[in-house]
Amino acid sequence: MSSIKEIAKYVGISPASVSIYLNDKNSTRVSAKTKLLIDEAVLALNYHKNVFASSLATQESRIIGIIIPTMLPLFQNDYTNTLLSGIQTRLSAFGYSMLFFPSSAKSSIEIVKEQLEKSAGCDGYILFSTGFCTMDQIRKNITEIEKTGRPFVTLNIPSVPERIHQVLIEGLETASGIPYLISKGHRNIVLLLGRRAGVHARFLKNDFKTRIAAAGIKCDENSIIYGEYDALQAYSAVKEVLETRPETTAICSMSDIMAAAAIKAVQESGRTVPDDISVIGRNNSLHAMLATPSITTIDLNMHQAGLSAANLLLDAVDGNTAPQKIIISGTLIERESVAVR
Amino acid sequence: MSSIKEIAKYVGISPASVSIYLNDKNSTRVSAKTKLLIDEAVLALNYHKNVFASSLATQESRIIGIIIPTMLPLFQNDYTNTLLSGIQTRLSAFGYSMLFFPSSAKSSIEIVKEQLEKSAGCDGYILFSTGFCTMDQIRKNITEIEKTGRPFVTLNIPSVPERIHQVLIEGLETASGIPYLISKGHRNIVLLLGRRAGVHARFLKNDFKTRIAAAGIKCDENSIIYGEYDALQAYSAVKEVLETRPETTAICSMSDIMAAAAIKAVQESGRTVPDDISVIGRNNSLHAMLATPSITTIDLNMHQAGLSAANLLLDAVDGNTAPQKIIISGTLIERESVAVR
DNA sequence: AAAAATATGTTAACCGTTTAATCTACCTTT
DNA sequence: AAAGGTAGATTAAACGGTTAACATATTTTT
Repeated sequence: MSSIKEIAKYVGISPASVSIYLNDKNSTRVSAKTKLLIDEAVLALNYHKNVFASSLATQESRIIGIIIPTMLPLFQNDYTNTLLSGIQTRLSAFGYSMLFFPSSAKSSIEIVKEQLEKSAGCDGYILFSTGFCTMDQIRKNITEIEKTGRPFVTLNIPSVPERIHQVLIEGLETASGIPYLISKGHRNIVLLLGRRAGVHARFLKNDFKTRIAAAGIKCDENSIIYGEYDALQAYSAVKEVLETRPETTAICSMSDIMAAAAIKAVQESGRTVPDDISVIGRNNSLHAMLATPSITTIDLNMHQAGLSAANLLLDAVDGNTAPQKIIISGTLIERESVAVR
Repeated sequence: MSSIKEIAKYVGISPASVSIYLNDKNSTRVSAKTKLLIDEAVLALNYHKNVFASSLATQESRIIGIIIPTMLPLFQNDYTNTLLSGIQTRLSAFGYSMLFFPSSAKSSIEIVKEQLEKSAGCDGYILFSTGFCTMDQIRKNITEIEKTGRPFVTLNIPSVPERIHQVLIEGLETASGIPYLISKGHRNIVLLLGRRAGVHARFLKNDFKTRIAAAGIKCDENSIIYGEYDALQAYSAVKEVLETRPETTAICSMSDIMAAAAIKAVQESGRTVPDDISVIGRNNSLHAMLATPSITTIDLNMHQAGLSAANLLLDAVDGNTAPQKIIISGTLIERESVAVR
């Protein structure tokens, strides 16, 4: 826990010289002899630079704040983890750290406010969307984050003003297996959504209805069920719908985990996937690959989205203020869980 | 981006008063009227506290540095994510942020060094073990982190000096399904390990050999295979071993993902799980629950380990210097992937 | 009415690092 | 030998927030 001053005293020079050398080993403003002495002192005194003091002085921290408005524990969600992984890969490559803030608040707006309160000093932010945010809350969150005056990027948040740097999964609101299932001849599809309140739920529901109607299929409200992006809850929901709607031929799930749970439920009801019931997932996570049968799914390319978000933010931090919107497309991965009707 | 000084000027008082009020809303050193004025100014000027300046002044940051010596992208590994989730839950509850550092280095020691260089100022650290660290490297990493003079906790690192705060999974080095498989009558077991070089690999191998020998079974080197904790690589390794050792009756995998991949491989070779070949996993991740058949596994209680690590560290940050060693036990979860022989 | 207590503020130093502005000694050039 | 460069250092003022010590006005106590 030594400081630059102690190094300076140890060597017998001014703190300025130490700082100059440590920040630029090739500086011509420090003699070769002094450089050696500083190196020695650094080792002898266990010197580690205090990032915070440094950030304060330079007005840049090389730290990016990650804002995830959820009350759930972090690092438990496949989507989010994949995004984070992409973000971290890129940020790390450019020498940036990632900071995750605590929060005890109970609503998405409160969480964002609380987190931002502790965050001034970060070079930029990445704002996630979660199934807990309504469109209205998201707007407020964005206002809040804009007030910091720091650059930021929104991730997968639909209908955000064009002036804001953003990364979107192409039609995330509507990227589902519905068109694919219809094209395979399915007429009796159940839509397995995540959270009722999520920003995307409404879009997905409307899209579902529109497409179903366009295909000349009647749609009843019972064909939309919710699994909270959770295996157990999805399992129960599917078990139930299999009883109430035995005519169902396909389940379109909004996550692979829920799709895997759906397959379990179908199999336990004595039916087979895909012969009796087809199942399609989303995200192309490991679950889709490893399930039996393996799951046909839509790869949302979340890792790429994370990379792009980090790129965008780094650009913005470098002063590039022109708003950019990056759109990542999904890719259909055909496997074994969907049969033709 | 306003500062406390601007708030002070706006209200017409000294910065000290602003700071005092903002840090203690109930302070008696600021009048009710002034409090209101400050609140107003904070809103009007979009004030957000600069954590770094604050950390510098108070000599505590409420930030915990997370050190993960790996070259792989973060947030892609089931074990690590579960641990992180536990850590985050507890840290967040106590108002602590988590900081992840970048690194471009190519060895575990270099990574740790690089990360610590940017980290002075954190209140404490949690040091992970990864399959990339040899025991020797870990020792050096610990020396390095001890030099910071800050409290830290090691997670799942075997054979660490007693003086160091640590959380261990009980016999992580040996917590495998081997005893269970033997007790179920299996005599021809294949051990599916992760990384060759990992700290735990040697322990697991020795433990395997000892137990096999104790059970009076002959052991050949070919019965140990490696899957790099990766689905695809585990799949190939299992495919191969099924051909070279057709007498195999059970596969003991060190992760659920590799177990799920093993099941795929077994099924595709025309055999069934568990009737022809039993498979046991480790970690009790979602994969184990959702696989068909569902996978018997050992729950390592990683989430609890994360919680405990955070607790331990927070204690240490509070000045509790008595070294503690917390040991978390694994729990066997019996499901459908193991049959009696 | 004087003394003591309380309420409300302010001052100024400090946290560790950076950096523009200077300074000094020595070396080149002409 | 004067003028100009350069190498190698230093000084001192930030950065934004905190806090011990001090100050003043107002109220309460005796």
